[in-house]
This record gives sequence, structure tokens and C-alpha cells, in this order.
Amino acid sequence: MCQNRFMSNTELLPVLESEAEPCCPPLDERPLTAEEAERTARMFKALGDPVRLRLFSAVASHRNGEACVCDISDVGVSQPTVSHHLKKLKEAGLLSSERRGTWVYYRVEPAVLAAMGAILTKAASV
Amino acid sequence: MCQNRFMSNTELLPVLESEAEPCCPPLDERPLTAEEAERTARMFKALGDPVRLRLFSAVASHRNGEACVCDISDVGVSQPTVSHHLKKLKEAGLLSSERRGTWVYYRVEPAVLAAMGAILTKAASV
DNA sequence: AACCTATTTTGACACATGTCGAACCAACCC
DNA sequence: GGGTTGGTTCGACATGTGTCAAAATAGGTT
Repeated sequence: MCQNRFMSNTELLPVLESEAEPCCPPLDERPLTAEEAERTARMFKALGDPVRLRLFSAVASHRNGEACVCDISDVGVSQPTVSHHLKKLKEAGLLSSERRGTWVYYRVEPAVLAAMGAILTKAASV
Repeated sequence: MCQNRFMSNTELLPVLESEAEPCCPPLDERPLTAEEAERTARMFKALGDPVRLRLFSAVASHRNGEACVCDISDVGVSQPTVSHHLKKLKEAGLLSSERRGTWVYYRVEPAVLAAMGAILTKAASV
């Protein structure tokens, strides 16, 4: 690792910005545009796998909506697979992660979850 | 497929059991079991594709939550593909279909939609 | 340093999925 | 009947996805 003090340590974080919140209107308000559908589908897709759904539910039902990977890894698949799914949930904006010492903690992102719920619940009152 | 009260003919589903509505608890109540996750994921998966989401939104936002295929086929894919996606939405219990004369009408299944919303919105109020 | 545990990444594999054109079925109209 | 329009199914193809074992990384302990 080249830690030359004269080189500015260009730390280019990818800044995984979670896109704005008022993502989309309720599903029954008007037909979604292609872009809206693309964004929204990404979130639903993340919950469209049983293992991911169990992992997400395990994190969400944990104390403070936060859990260590070691607490939720018992879902019947190997640990690399658990890690793979947690990564996907993170990429979809549903979870965030933080390392604290030896362990990595995942936490639910309530805003995104609420947005998904709003899209459905308003639509449910048809 | 938390409930398939009256799906028209094509019964491709294994019909595990006829559990009425309370398909699953909110995601943050307790970790979902494998079977619960399996069932719930199937619904989310159905909305996890942008084309399907647009088709569903088009039906839901139509008058009475019902639309003829010809009214919603303009989503940028071929008509066989539209039919394919509508079938998947139907298999997931989100839509039902009925032929009336020349046209086939798809309609939203509000109970299933409400169940999905409840799973998320209750969880969102953490 | 060497070792251990927790977690992620890599590489490979089988399987599922989205897409299309062509063929097919269903209802209407001449 | 023959023709036309609406919609589904079939067959094929490329791409995506879930899974694992093995290797790699991160932090702690001794």
C-alpha cells in the first residue's frame, strides 16, 4: 500500500446514494413509466427470493432493526450464499451495513420500506 | 399466493393449503419461517420485473381496476411477452382474468395486494 | 509473529427467466 | 365456409440468478 505523504489519498467512494424517496406513485394512480417501473421493480425483486425475505425479516425483527450476520445466518444455505443475499438487499437499498470490530451488522432502511408499503397500501384501497 | 379464492381455470398451483388471508406476519414481527417466506416471496417476485410492474399498474389504474389486454399492451415488448407476464401475475394471485366476448379482461385481486401492503407498512412503522 | 473466527469475494455450475417469432385457439364478421 | 382481429401457447435462445467450495480479507488473541 503506497502511503506516500505527497500523494493525495484519492478516496473515491462510490457513494451508493439511495435514490430519492418519493420514488413512485401508488400503483393504481396511473400507469408507471418505464423508469419508475425499473426502479420500483428493483426493490420488489430484492424481496422476491425466500432466503432474502427470511434474512430481511430476521434483521427487521431483531432488536432495533439491526442484527449481526452471525445472528441470522441460519436459513438453510451456506454462509457465502447468506453474504451474497445480504449484499443484494443492500444494493436494493433495503439494508445498510456497518462493521463493528469482528462483526458486521445489518440494519433495515425504514424509508425505503415505507415507500414500498405506500405504493401498495394506497393501491390496496381501490 | 396467500389466497386464491377464485382464480379462473388454469390451476397450475400446488395449492398447499387454503389459508385464508393472514398469509404472514409483518416482516418485523418475527423471522419468517421457510414456508411463509416461500409464499410471500412468490408475490413480491411477481412485482419484481419492470414490465410486470407496468402491466399491473396499468390494470390497477384503469377504471374499476380492470382492463382489456388490448388497453395495456403498449409496454415495449411483444404481445406474447405481455401474455407471458400477465400469466405470471395471475399465477401469483395478483390478477384474475375473464374472457368477455372477443376480449380478455384482467382485474386486480385487492385482498392479495392489501396483504402485501400490510406486511410492509406495519413493518415500516418501526 | 502465528493462529483463529467472522465475513466477503471468486470461480464455477445448474437452473430459472425474459424475450421473440411462429403456430395455434377463440370469437366475431362477411 | 373463409377471413380478420385478439390473445395464448410452443420452441428456441441468451442472459440472469442461486448455490456451493475454495480462496481471500478483516479483526482479534496469544
